[in-house]
Amino acid sequence: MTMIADTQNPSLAQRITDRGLRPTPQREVVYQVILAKRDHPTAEEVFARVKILMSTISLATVYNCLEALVQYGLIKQVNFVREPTRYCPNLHEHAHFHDEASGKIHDIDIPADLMARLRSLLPAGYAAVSVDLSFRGSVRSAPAPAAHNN
Amino acid sequence: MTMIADTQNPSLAQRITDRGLRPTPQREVVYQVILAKRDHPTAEEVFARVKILMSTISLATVYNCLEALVQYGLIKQVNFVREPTRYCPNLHEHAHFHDEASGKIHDIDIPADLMARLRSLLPAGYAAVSVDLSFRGSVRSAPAPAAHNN
DNA sequence: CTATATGCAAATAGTTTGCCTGTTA
DNA sequence: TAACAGGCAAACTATTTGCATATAG
Repeated sequence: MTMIADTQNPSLAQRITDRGLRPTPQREVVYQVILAKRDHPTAEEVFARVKILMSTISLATVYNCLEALVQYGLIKQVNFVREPTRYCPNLHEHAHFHDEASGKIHDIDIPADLMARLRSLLPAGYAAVSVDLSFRGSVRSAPAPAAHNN
Repeated sequence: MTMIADTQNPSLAQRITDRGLRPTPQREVVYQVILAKRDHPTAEEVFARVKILMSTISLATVYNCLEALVQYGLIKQVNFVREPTRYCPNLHEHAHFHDEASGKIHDIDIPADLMARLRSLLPAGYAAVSVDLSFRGSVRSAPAPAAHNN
């Protein structure tokens, strides 16, 4: 049984195993396409990219793989109001900027001390498993005239 | 046609008008139920509460009203990964804590200077219309601090 | 009056589930 | 070989839309 997935970088399977998740060709290829591009694809986009490498994979399996990878800390999920869930290979604590004009998502680095300060705002007894910080707005590529937003 | 909504606090219609939104009995009653409880209901929950006051209202209208109220800055919307959109009467800039055990959402106050510092982390040219900060985790049931629940 | 909102039902998007087969450790 | 993952289609949930009627300014 020779599958394309079998020819992948073995470190992917290793990283999956290291996290305690059973490696399957489907999980490896889903993980691979998410790592390959440093963007924030939706499940459908992951499915499209994965199908090129493994034409037999189903969308439901992509969803299952994504969920497993998220659950075992190999990728993160991001979501924005009225947008499908997106997946992110960047495990480093960071924020997201959602550019409404282009639909693109940009990673924003947040200094660790500031993240710590955010967590410190929680009342006693509140234990945060995760902090989600996202911005929504627009990016202007060049110096623009005075703001005229409403 | 006499409707319960007609007997509402006229300031609701006034506040809607003040924002430049046409006041309708449906919008008023949706706005009313969101203000009545300082929690974070989903559209379905709003629908259930509104139906008590106006049995003829439809779910689609509730969605339309919620969208209009959000768009005109009368309420805010919050969302969490794989959760339906929730609506929030608290217009003050604040964060949310999603308690995974209870499903409840608690408002967390964030000092204005910290919010400003978060915005200042954006690269030049990035204009944030909104900042969304949310925590996910658990709350140890101890003497409850002053935070809004659900 | 005229633009816009409502109500209903049907459509859609995103995601999950059931069931049976295949694969992994 | 026992537990778990995949494939497919159907189910499901949240939300949006089309269209005829009603209503607000």
